Amino acid sequence: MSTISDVAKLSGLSKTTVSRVINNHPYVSKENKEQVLKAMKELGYTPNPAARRLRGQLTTTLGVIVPRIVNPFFSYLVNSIEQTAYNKGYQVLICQSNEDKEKELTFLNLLKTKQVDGIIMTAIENDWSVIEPFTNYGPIVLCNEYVNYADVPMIRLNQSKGAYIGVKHLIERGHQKIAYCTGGLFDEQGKDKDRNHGYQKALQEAGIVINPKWVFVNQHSIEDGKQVMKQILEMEDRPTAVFTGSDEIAGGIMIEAKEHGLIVPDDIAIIGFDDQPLAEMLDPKLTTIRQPVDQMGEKSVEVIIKRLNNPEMKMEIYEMPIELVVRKST
Amino acid sequence: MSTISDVAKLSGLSKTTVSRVINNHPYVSKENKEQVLKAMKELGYTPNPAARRLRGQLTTTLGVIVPRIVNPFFSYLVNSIEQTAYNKGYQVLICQSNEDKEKELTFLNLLKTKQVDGIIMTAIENDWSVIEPFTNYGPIVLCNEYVNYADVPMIRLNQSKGAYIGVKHLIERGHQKIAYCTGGLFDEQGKDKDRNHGYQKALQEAGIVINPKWVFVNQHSIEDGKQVMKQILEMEDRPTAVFTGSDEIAGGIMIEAKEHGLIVPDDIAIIGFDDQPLAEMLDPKLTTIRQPVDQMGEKSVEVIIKRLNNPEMKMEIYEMPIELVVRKST
DNA sequence: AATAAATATGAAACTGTTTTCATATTTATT
DNA sequence: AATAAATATGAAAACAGTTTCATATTTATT
Repeated sequence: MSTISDVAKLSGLSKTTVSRVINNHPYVSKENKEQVLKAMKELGYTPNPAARRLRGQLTTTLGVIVPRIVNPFFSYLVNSIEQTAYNKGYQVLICQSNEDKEKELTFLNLLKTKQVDGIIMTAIENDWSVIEPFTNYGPIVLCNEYVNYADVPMIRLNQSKGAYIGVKHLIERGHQKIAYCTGGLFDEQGKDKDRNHGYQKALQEAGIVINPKWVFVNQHSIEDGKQVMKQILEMEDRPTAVFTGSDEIAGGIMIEAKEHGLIVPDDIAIIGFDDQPLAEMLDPKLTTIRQPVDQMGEKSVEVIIKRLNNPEMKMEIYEMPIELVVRKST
Repeated sequence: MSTISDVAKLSGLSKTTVSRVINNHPYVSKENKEQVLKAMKELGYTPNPAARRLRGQLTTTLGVIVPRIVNPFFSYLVNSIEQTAYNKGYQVLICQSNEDKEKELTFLNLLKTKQVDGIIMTAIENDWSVIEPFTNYGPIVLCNEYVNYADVPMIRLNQSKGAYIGVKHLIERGHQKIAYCTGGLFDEQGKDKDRNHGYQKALQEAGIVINPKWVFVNQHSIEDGKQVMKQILEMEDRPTAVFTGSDEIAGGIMIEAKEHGLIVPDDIAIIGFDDQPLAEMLDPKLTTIRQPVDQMGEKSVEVIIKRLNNPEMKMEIYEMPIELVVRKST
């Protein structure tokens, strides 16, 4: 590996001048600049990032915390984040928090030791009070998750609206008995809380009273969806429609329903959340709430880089558009 | 952020001794070691990785090159790699090569500039001759992809066998007209070449002649699968079964077939590759070739770390088990 | 008791950059 | 023509560690 000194020697100039060329500083004559560029090319020179970091701080690396990368919603988010970051000259380090507080903390520590310039959190395991101190070491932005009193930029959706338009759609289709599957617990704060609120609001407006038996909490996977359907099948008074927190749960419900001879949407209407590719592959195709995942990833990177160059800029909330995609399952 | 000098000052010892404690070198007295440890804790000191790297130390970061993270096969692979790496104290940097030779090269450069200790490549865009020089800067292991003459560890499957058992299964079910969808071109080298070989071998053994019209090359996505089915529907002499290179293509084919009123597997049998969760969600559930993705990721990390500690150890080939999972689509 | 080996410690050099400071040269302004 | 400002350049310091080398002290061996 050649160093800046080699380039300096070959071009007959000082390290300082070479550094100026590398960093596009003014006050380097045309001829010398060309000399340096030529020498760099000849040696196949690349600046050593470790040395630059040691001096300047920037690592051009962003950390992304996701719960699980195999969840398509998050793999699409990481995809978008990685692409945007690459175009802006950043690398992406991933961490799957995996519902593990320790692991989340280990990862946040990378910020402290300047291994990453900033961190995009798409999930939060620890209390905000334990995360908050890390903001002293570099920007943290929240994407998809949010915390009311956190003083950091947040890229989010109007989750409440998402649930609202979904449930309203079911009501407009004539349903009165509407079940509900959510990720978190029913009265938590954050994203799930908002969705719950939207669900309640839509029902309330239509004068429908919630049947607590039809509310399923802490549901995530396809398998969870299947279990939910099994429970529904055993009920005397069954819901005629179900609003879910992800396309996967919806898929699980649909599969199990079909397994038992139910017709979707006639016997039971199903609505998903996310609009993953899966939604189009189910039979019947899934009505769902589209989350603009690409936009969210892109915005998160933009915001974090902006904060990197502008550390005084603090909290800002970016709300992305959310919409209903009507297909055949409702 | 406190530095090693601060720790030295506080403990009344030299930077050297502190460094020795950090790196667990011998020849530090018990008492002094304790002093240093105490001072480190008191200051909340963490060594600056940039400085360590500059001195030619390990970065405890592994790079992973995938074509696209949103492809479930690769997101599962990354999942397994990340988990294993974390347990061994490594971080994971991801790069989506995205069929972009430039991008792959940019990423390989991280090895040259010691931003990653080693790189796991799950896809190869450039010719091996351009990748090979990078092996001088740190270990590269090939996972899932492979190159015959490359002198690096490879974690692979017997792809030929995979295709062979799949096609043979179709023949045993009574099919003679078997179409074939592959990722690469038909006569390339690497993974696809092997599968092609398995396909040919199975047919040959059964005395079946390949109809070139039924061979579809360069197929990857769900959408591709749909297009393939459209082409098949227009044929006078249609295949009765199709072997595909991924569950997604299989899914696309199945969806399109059902759209046009065909019954799977009666009118057309379909077999996938990978055994992704999707395979169980399709209706009918998809017969497919299972790739042990978790094992592959785990092994890749193990091997690369072993190479890191043992640089002289060169090529080694690890072949993982592959098996047929019979469901309802055949 | 004399010598060799093992243990313990720190000063200084080194890693490859960027930044500061000093200084020389050129151009613009009065 | 004299002075100020802009342009151009390099030597040396700084970043935060690790490694080399020198040296002092203990312990083991003859």
